[in-house]
Amino acid sequence: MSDRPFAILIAGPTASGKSSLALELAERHGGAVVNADASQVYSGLKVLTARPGKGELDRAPHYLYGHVDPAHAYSVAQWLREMRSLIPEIRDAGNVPILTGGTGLYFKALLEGLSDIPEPDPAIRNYWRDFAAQTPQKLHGELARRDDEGARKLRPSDVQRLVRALEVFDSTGVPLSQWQERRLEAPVLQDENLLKFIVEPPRAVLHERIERRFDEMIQHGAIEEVEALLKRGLADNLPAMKAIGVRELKAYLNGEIELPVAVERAKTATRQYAKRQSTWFRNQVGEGWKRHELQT
RNA sequence: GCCCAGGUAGCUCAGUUGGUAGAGCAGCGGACUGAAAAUCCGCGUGUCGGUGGUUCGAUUCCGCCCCUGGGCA
Repeated sequence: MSDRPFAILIAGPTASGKSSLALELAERHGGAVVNADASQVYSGLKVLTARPGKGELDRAPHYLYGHVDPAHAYSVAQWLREMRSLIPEIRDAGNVPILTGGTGLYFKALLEGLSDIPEPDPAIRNYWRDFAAQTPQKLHGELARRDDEGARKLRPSDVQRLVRALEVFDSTGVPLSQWQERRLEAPVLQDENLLKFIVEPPRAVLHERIERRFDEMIQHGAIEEVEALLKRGLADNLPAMKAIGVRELKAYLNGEIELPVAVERAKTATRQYAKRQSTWFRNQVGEGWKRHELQT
């Protein structure tokens, strides 16, 4: 047990089989599974985000799954803050943290740190979101007037990043591009003895698994899950409401499309998402990751 | 069996008055600092059903055949 790792990281596209590897390693090393997936934090999305079920929860301790209300917009900063205290906590209890998930940005922030940027003023944030909803084509000009250098790094069509840059500038008086040049926060994990795995089946296999898994989600209550979310009247632009499957099943429940169409669209969106994840893990994830071949 | 319509990219279809073809979707590649399951960018991947004929040249015109849908028997 002398080579027991400080922590284990498991990344990979959705439906790749990360969770089963995590459980296997948890049982072998005495580990606790920690969620590193942006959507799996939401309480209202158990089926649609393929959160671990009772069988899995019984095999090892799990953290940060379904602990956030869908009305709240979670963020990478919040996740990092939780990790900063949770990792020592798990280690103090004698367990190896096994961070498992598909959100590349979370792993990057964990290992490289995040700029220490103040939270934007909510009123300013709302102002720019409304502005973006009304006249998105004017965002780039507005940013260029305030932060020409920052504006040049963003495309006029990238509404989400333009809004972020504008709300930070108007809240702090400092361009986002300048905030990002200062990397004040230390990474949560840096030189520790880490085991880093990327799990990625061949694309065709992944597509089959995605197909099968979404059918199972429908059988296990995905539609009811979306119905429950809709009853709460949550805003469409909340992260939980933008999860794959929610949009599509909502359109079905509203009578806009037939169920088979909704299912097909959700599968397509999942495949496209998995491809984006693969691109990230191929090019952005940093050094020292091992490919882990799964036996199915 | 006869008549009509249609067979062009993985799918749905456009088009070429004869000079080997292009849209949408899918797919593939890429970017990524607090919404990241988000947001954004790039790329046609093709025996134009088959086979003969006419032609310098046929996916396009003509014959025959095959397949699909509809109609008549």
